Amino acid sequence: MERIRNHMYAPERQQEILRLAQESGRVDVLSLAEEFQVTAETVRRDLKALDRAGLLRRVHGGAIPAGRLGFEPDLAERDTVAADEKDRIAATALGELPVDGNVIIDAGTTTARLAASLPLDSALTVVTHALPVAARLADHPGIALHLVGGRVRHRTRAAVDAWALSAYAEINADVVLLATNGFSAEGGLTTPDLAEAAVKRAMISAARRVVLLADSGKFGQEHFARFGDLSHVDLLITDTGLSPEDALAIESRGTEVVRA
Amino acid sequence: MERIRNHMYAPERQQEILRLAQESGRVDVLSLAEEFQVTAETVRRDLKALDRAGLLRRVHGGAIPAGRLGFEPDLAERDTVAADEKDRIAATALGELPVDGNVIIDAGTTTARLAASLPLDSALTVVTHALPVAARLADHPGIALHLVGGRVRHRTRAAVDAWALSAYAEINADVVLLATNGFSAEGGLTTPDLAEAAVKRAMISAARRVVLLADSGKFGQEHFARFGDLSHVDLLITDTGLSPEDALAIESRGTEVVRA
DNA sequence: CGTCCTTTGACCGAATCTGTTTACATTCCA
DNA sequence: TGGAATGTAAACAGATTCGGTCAAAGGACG
Repeated sequence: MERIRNHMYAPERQQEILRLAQESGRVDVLSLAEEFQVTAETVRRDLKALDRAGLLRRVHGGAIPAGRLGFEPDLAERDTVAADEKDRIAATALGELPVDGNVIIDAGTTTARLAASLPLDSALTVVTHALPVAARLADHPGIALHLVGGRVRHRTRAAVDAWALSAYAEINADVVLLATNGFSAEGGLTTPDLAEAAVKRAMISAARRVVLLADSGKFGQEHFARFGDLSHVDLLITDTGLSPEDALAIESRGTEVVRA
Repeated sequence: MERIRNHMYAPERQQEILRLAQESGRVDVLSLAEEFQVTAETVRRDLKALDRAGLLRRVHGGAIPAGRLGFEPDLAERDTVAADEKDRIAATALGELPVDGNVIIDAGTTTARLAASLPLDSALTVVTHALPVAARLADHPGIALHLVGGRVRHRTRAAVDAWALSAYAEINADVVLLATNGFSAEGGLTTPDLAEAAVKRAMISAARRVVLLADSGKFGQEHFARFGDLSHVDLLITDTGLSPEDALAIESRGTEVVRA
């Protein structure tokens, strides 16, 4: 880690604290004071300001990122699984976006990363039912964001059910960036939740081109709810963990495969 | 002061300051004054101009290139205005929530703070079109969150337009926690944006009881779009900055007033 | 040449930031 | 139960910085 400067402006320090918090899931007052060479009081003031701005949540001894509280290790944990692969997949998927069109973005850690890394000069219309994706794009100046409503599932922070289904039924998008929990040639595309599966089906129907983002760890997995087949997918972006043979097998069925 | 060989005009100097800031990520007043052989006051004027133009973000002691700070200045900044009053208003509003019913929560810094301070043992059904509110409630274990979709306005991070209107038209809630940019006996309830005003009207229609959360700084203000009258409001929660006379005048028209 | 106007410097009270101190709440252990 | 240990909150102090006003300097222009 880079050694700290002898002096940082308060907003810089707060920004860095926020980054650390989101990265590690938790920060504590004393470590931050040591890290930035300021007193604990100053750190507390920073945390208070960030808390007031709604970006962090203050807890005894430190703070945790707003959104996730202690009782949901899922999201924080999953976000570190195959992180490199997901970053490469997200970067590759950026190239599949139209320069000036409509994109539907599914819920998922990979798609959330992609949303966060959209270049500032992008000019897209984005539709999503995923809160983490929406939160990252809401202040992106070039993007027209349309939020799909519905009942919000705690686990994935994505909207499902009637409102979501009817919203997707109303639109036609150039491309959908889809995520899945499992995929295979025989098992198709599967996810643990029926309601989410229904939304994914609606997304597929609403887009002319279907791009699936899935790291190789998902290959061969089958979950409870099936929402489609690989034949519905125009392009699969995965990582090199998928063997060339498996990739070929998939491509022989008409789905283009990119191993990032 | 003796003439310096390379005298610069103000626009040139500002251009150079901007370049330096973008190059090194930060500039400070004193160094710039030294660098350009002018007084710190002049540098401050330059930074002020650049800040107003949106090219730089002014901080205590210097400036940072715009965009380098991830979080929206709007949100962080506005949130410090009348922060104490808003905290008290939010705390008071907590007492107005049903123990086990349906609540609509409007967009706004006060309502966002209320959402963040909902006790963990709450068991409510919450409907909102505000991303900041949704983000705070998405992982609250006791709350069933329903997201209202629509086009997302950058400034407020709230959904508006057709999807939002039709969603609110479908529901009946026990109470709506409403926010506003301006309120007065004659001017009614006003906000700068027509689309947001339409959503607010829909929210009012969808709830049996209307609770307005507004700090006293909003009193007497009138903005472009009017979305209702104080007569639509069952309860106004504000702070002690509202004079008792004004409070009485409002109460005489049938709206209960609480000055937190 | 005089006048207007912009830019800059200088001054001073107000505001901000940070550190220090003190008081207080909570947890944990003897 | 008492009392460290830890973390928090509030009040104060010192230093720095900010913002507004006023006046001087230097061009632009009739």
